[in-house]
Amino acid sequence: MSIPKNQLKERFKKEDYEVSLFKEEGFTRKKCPTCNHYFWTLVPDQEICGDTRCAGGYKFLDKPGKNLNFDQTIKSLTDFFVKHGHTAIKDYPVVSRWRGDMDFTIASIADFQPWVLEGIIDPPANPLVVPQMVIRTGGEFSDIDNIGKTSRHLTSFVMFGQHSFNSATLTDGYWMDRCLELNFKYLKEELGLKSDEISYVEGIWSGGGNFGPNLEAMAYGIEVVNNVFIAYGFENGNVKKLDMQVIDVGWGLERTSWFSQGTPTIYEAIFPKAIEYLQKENGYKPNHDLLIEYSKLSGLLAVEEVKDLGQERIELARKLGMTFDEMIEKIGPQEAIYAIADHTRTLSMTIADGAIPSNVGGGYNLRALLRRIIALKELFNLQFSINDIFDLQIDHLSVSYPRVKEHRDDIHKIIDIEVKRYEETKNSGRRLVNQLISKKNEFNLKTLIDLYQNNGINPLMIKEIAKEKDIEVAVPEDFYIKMEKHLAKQSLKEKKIKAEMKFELKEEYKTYEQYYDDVYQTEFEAEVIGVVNDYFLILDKTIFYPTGGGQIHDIGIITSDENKYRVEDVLKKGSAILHKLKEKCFLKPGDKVKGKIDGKRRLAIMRHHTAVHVVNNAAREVLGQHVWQAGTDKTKEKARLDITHYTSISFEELQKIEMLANQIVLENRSVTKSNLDRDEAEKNYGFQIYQGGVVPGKILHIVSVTDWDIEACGGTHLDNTGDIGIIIIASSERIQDGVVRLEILAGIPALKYIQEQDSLLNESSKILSVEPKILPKTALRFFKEWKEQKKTIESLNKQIAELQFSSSKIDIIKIQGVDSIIRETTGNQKELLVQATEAVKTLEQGLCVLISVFGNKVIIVGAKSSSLNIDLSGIIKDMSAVVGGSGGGKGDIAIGGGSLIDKIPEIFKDANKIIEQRIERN
RNA sequence: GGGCCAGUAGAUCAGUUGGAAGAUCGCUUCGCUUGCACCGAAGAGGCCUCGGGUUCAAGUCCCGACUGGUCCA
Repeated sequence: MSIPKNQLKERFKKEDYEVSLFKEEGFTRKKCPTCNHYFWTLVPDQEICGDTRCAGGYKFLDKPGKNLNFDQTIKSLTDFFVKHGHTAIKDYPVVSRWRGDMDFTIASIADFQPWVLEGIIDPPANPLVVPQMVIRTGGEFSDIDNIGKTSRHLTSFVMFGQHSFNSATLTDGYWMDRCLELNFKYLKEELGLKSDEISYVEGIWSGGGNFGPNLEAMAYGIEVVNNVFIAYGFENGNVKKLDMQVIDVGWGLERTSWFSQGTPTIYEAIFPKAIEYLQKENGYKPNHDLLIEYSKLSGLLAVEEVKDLGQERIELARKLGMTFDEMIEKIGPQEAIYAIADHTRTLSMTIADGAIPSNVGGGYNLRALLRRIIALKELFNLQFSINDIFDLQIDHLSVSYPRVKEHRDDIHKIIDIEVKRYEETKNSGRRLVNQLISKKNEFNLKTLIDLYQNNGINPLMIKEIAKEKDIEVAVPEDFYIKMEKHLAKQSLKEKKIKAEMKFELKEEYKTYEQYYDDVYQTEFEAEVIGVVNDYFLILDKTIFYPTGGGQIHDIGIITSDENKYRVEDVLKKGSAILHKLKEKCFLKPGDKVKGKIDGKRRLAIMRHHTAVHVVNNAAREVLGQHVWQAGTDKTKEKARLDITHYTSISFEELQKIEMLANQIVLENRSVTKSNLDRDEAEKNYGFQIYQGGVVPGKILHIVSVTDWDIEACGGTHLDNTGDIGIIIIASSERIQDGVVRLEILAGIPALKYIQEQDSLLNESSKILSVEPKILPKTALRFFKEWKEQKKTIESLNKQIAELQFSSSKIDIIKIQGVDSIIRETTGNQKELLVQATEAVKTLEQGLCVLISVFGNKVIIVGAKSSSLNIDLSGIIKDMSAVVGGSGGGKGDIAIGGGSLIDKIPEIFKDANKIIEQRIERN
């Protein structure tokens, strides 16, 4: 549901924005003549709102204020808001595993979506602040290509979230008055602005189907921060006030820091060391005044409206009094340095939180970032060490985000592999382009698109490679646009319709999750509290586990005095657990029932589930700390565990993981299950507990394998690892770049698997009459012998053919004066060919037709002297027809055949006639 | 999540309408030469990724799997 902003705008009037601060301080409301927005100011004769373009650009450059660097800014904001009643919570990982709809955390409010905003669980504190690092690698506002050129855009930045939650039950928060009061106070006291330097611009914020008013704080030609008040949503097309009203102030931390320092661009303000390093390595120092001028102008670039900055930047160069090429020569390297610093920081942060560059999902954006680093390095011939620049950024980030440095080795390793992979892609691209050139292919649009789409070689690379060979390749200016059009024509997308059971529970039911009390319990008694849609039974408590957390539901039976129902599915809906029955349910609320689950099945599922936890950490131990769980599936028969890893797993690694996992089984470690407050759990164990995704609820069910693995997990688990019995990792498969799927078997299925493998060995050994131990050796010997014999047969066959047809015994008949050899022989198609050609060699001029039975089929092969001008192909075709087949050939050779073996004599009978006909026709 | 491309000798790749598996480099041996991609001759080296199907016949066409690459949301 989205309604155009200008329609929403009419809903908000002056009184909706006039907070107490404005009244108390005496702000007046004005309308900006350039952008038509209303704004509030303390300066009586202020005309314009103060937004960058209305103000004619940034006015704070070279005007240092409080000079807060990156870390100082975090501290300044945190201290201020904590002093004023906020709780500072730990930031969430930038890889948003708790949300299926996005790969990265893109805003501080995302930490609380969906459960907190939907009122399902309480926020960890209220009001609160969180220094949330967010990732913006795509989207219309931050094209990766523009990073470094606009002086203010970043692919990752800290959105310092200031949030207050208001609902019927959440009453500790505040609303607009207090928010603006604090905002004004911070800008004055901590950033050192004077009252009359600040103005507030009215606006409408909308997103995700919700909307509300917002007030942007402007000073010195820049929007310092936006105060957003999410208050409304839609219901059946009508606007309604949300049950949960949220203040969403995302302080752009880097921007605040930049503002306080007045450096030419945001980049110098936040990672000066990285920039200094890159400049020093290249002996490069841009002209400061030029940079300031450039930055002021680039602040006016209409990035939000124009996707392609090309034209805009040509104009920018003109304003700087130079040509575009001159500008690139003077400032290009600096833009590249900015971008490289930005990209390395983003990569460090995301990899530290468990992301891996890949060809799908968010991983692709990371790959694009890394490739851009390398491309920029080459384009401007920059000298620096990839390792060193990453180390600098890791150190820098680790001051406020210490977890980054713990992953230093992972980051280096993953980047290293990615760089090598890119080199390989470029090399193969180079080969391909050179090949096309030597074949004199022309580089039309389709070729360019194919090369880019299939081989990752962009048109610029093609152009460069071609240039080395003195060949000009014309690349259309709007290549990417043309490509999109080309692709749009091809793909008519089919959207999958997912069949989902959709019904709303009219009443609130609450089922007690008795399955946690004793996971080995298989029988229970309960009371009916509801029946929905005839087949869905709800009890006051149950030991039937509902599908969730990758664990499949239980099955079993539920009996009352009169009836017996089979439970075929169990699902959770809110706080109710629904038993889907196979039979129509006649139970009524208040009825007492007895339930019994399939205990063996449950035990098998639990073995697999606990095994997954054990293997998960074993994989981390063997492969590295970058390994995260990326999805699981646990059934009675087997378990699937998807883990993040940058390459496929070798057999040896797999065995190591398996061995380690089984050691944990043999040690019979206890598995403890406890309910912990979310805050406490996160504080004690970190976000590691969200391996399987963030679990909703204020209270988390924490499953801990002693000294091994701790996860928030809703599943049912064994009491100790010994009960798993045995773990087998049956296979591993790289389901996509960066994700490997392990198939895990535990308990009986594992034993069955071993027995099956054993049977295979046994069977194979029997065939070769050897012990299983020497099976590989024997197989190798047989394979070698087979190859040798194949060759021997080939050469022998040739000799036989020579011998056979060099002897005088061959019957040569003359048909229409043509020497012909027609006979039955043995051999396969290839062997016959050799024989036939050898036979023809014995004739001065003639033909030979050989017939053989091979593998239940008739093979007919013909050969002729090249000087003989007859339709051999036709002869073979006709002969083949006799045995119910067909044939043909080219040159002096023809092949055919059929399946009617008993018709062979007829071929001999008809041979003369067939050949005569073909000669005549010639 | 949705596409696209590729898999043939140790390496890089050809392989026409389905009809006898090739080139270059590398390797082995011999000759010439003893110096930085030298030249000449001969030779070895292939489960054409795997499994089905169509066909008289499949590296080639169809379906499926596996492996790798790549683009876009």
